[in-house]
Amino acid sequence: MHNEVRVRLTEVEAYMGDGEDPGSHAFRGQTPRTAVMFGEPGHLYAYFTYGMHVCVNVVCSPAGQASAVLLRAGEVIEGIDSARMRRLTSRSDRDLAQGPARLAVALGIPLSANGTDLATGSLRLELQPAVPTFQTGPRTGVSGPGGSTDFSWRYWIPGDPTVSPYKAAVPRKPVRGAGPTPL
DNA sequence: TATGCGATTGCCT
DNA sequence: GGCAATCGCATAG
Repeated sequence: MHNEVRVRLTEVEAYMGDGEDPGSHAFRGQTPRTAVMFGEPGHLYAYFTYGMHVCVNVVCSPAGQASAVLLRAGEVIEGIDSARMRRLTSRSDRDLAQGPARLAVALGIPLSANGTDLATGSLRLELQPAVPTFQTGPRTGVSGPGGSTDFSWRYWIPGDPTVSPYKAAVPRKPVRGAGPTPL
């Protein structure tokens, strides 16, 4: 079959647990939803948000400890036709996996993939030798202290077009979480 | 049991 | 560039 889609990850975010990371789903301890985060590493943590989007994480730390890496963006390097079919709303190829929910759609990862073992399932994570250069900064969409520079756990490849523009250029302070904001 | 909000996206102006 | 859509989960009562 040729509908396999591969992406080169260009943007990720790290999330810890154990009450040390205010921005993490696992901050307040284990719940039914975050159970996977406390499980075996190398498994997928997929969750549903905003009533319509799926985001994908990879569990990192050993069982009993919660941590995950959110896959935020990537460049489609194989199966781009399949990715286009899945992402009919995307206007350009660089939008195919630009953003966590888009990435999940482009890769065809459903919410039911939560808990999947990357070592045995049809989903794979391939480690490359090295990333030449990368930048770090505050995480996106995280309010409160967790979104501040105290937790600069977003990593991306500088200048890569698949990294969302406003996220790539963050010379300013975090917009949210700086006090009561009239919305 | 009830309520508020979120690790966002896409459409509208 | 700004905002509505949409619903499961976590927290409070």
